[in-house]
Amino acid sequence: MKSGRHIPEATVARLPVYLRALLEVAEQKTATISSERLADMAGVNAAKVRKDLSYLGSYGTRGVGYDVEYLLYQISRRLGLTQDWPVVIIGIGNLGHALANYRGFAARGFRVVGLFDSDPRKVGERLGDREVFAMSDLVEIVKGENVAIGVIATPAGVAQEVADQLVDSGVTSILNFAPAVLSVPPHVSIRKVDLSIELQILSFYQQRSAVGLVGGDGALADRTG
Amino acid sequence: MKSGRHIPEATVARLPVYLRALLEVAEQKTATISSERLADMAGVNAAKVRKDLSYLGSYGTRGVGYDVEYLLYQISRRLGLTQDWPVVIIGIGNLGHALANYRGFAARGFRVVGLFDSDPRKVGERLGDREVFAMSDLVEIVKGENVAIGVIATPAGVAQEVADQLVDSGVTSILNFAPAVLSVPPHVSIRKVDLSIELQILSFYQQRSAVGLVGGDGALADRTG
DNA sequence: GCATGTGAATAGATTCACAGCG
DNA sequence: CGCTGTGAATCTATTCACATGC
Repeated sequence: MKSGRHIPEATVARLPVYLRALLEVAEQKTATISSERLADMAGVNAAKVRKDLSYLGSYGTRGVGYDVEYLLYQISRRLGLTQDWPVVIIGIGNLGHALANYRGFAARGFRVVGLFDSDPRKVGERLGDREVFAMSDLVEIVKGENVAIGVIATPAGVAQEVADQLVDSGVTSILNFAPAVLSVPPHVSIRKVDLSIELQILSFYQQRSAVGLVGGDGALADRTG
Repeated sequence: MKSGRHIPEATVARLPVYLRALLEVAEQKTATISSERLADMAGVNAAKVRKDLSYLGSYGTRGVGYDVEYLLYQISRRLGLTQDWPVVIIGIGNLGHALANYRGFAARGFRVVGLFDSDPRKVGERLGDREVFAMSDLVEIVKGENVAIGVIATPAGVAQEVADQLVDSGVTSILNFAPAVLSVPPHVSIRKVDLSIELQILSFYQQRSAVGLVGGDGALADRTG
C-alpha cells in the first residue's frame, strides 16, 4: 500500500540479491516464500526484507508469504530488467577479458555489444564471437545500438578520459573498475568496483583482531613526533 | 584527540580511497594537503574527510592541513598495510585469471601465494611465474604461508563448499566474487563483490530516469491480478 | 587568518514490536 | 493462527557551523 516514489538506496542495492534468491527458489517450483526464508537466502533479516519489499508495493499475502513468480516479476520490473540493456566494455586487459566473458551479465539481460581498446595491437582481436574495436568506433556503436551503460576496465590513468568519451557518445550509466575517482555530469550515474579496496577493508578488520590477540601497539605509539 | 575504539564502517571503507589519493599527491612531492583538496580527489566532501580522519587521531595542523607522508603512514598502519598479506585465490577461470594478474593487489602489499582450482585440467597450468594447485594442497599452503585472506572466484554452485574449505584450513577473511550468499563462522570476515549486481543497480536508476521521460507505466499497472 | 576538529543537528537505515488481515 | 506491513524507536552516518589553536 505504498509503492510511491523514493526507494532507499540501500534497498535498491539489495533487490538484486532478492532476485537471485527468488530465481533459485523458482527453479524448485516453490510457489510462495516467506520473508524469513527469503531473508535467510539473501543473508539479511526478515524485517529488512519486509520493509524493502513494502517499498515496491504490498505484494505479499498475510499468513502466507509472497508469490514467487509475481515477486520475481515485480522486482525485475523495478530494476529495469524486463528489457535488455546493451553495454560496451572499454579496456580489454585481463579484467576486461573476464568481464566480456562473464556469463552473469547475459543472464540478467546485459548484452555486450562492443569491446573497445585504445591499444592498436588489441584492436581486431577476437574474443569468442566478438571483436575488439578501436575507440574511434565508440560513438557509432553507442548511438547505433542505443547503449546506455558503459563499463570501464582500463588502467586508472586513462579512466577519466574514457569516461568523458563515454559521456560524449551518449552513455548515461557507468560502471568503473579502474582505481580512480571519476567525475561525470549530473545526468550520468556512476558506480565503482575497486578490487583492491575490498581487500584493504578486509585487511583492516583482520589486523584489528590480530592486534587484539598480540596486544600490539594500539593507540599507544601515536604521534608524539 | 580521539583515536579511541570504533572507527565507523563507512569510514573504514573510505580510508583506502584517501590512501590512494595521498599516494598520488605524495608522488608530486606535495608536503601538505587540506581536507578540501583531499575531499576533491576522493570524491567526497571536506567535512566527511575531517570527521573520518579525526577517528584516527588529530593528525592535521589548524590553518595548514595534513602532512601527506605522516597521514599516509597513519592510514596504512590502521588499514594493516604496513605488513604484507599473503592471499590465496580459488577458482582460476576468467575472473580468477584476471585477479591473479591484477597489479593493484601487489601494490598494496597483497601477495598472491597460491592459485587453486578443482578442475584437474587446470591444475599444473602456469600463470606467469605461478602455478595452479589442486584443492588438496590448500591446507598446506595456507598453514605454511600463514595465509589469512582467501579470494573466491569460483562459480556460485561451489562457493559455499570452497568457503568451508578456506575456513577449515585457517583463513579468517574472505573476499567473495561468486554470486552466492555464503555463511561462515563469526570469527571470519567476509565481503562480497558481485559484478552483475552493480549493473543491476545502474539499470534501476537508468530505468527510473527513462520512465520519467517516456511517461511509462509507473505505478499504474501494479497488481490487480 | 585559516583550516582543523568536533559537538549538535539532520538525514538515512535498521530493527522492534505489534496491529491488521488473509 | 501466521505472516505481512508499517509506525515508532533506535542506531548509524552525514552535514552543519563554529570554537579552537597553530
